[in-house]
Amino acid sequence: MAQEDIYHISAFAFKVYDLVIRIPKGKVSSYGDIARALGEPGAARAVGRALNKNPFSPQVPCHRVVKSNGLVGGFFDGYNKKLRLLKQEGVKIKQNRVARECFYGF
DNA sequence: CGTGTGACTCGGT
DNA sequence: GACCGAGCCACAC
Repeated sequence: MAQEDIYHISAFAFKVYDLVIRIPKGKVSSYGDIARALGEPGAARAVGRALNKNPFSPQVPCHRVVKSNGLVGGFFDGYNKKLRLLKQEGVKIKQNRVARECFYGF
């Protein structure tokens, strides 16, 4: 895709964004799940790194991506607010943790 | 071009 | 359940 070149991101990372924005409202996903959905079960780290770069900052709802165990990663401070937002969207939060039933299966 | 690090994950202890 | 080590991909040095 041409957009990758524009933003200097790998096709891999681009797929990550594409997948993340596809996560339905009220659902979340984990780095590993996204990596698996991309056909690279071991690329969870790359997925996280890609989101960290995140040239689409507000466009890509990175707050919908959490750890596999449901725990939220140690992101920047503002993430706590996003948890609140997720809860508002219908995602069940258990003390900084996302309910397993709210995970979106690709 | 080799090494180390990271918003990760898994399996074994 | 917690800790530890190995494996995975992308990137900075």
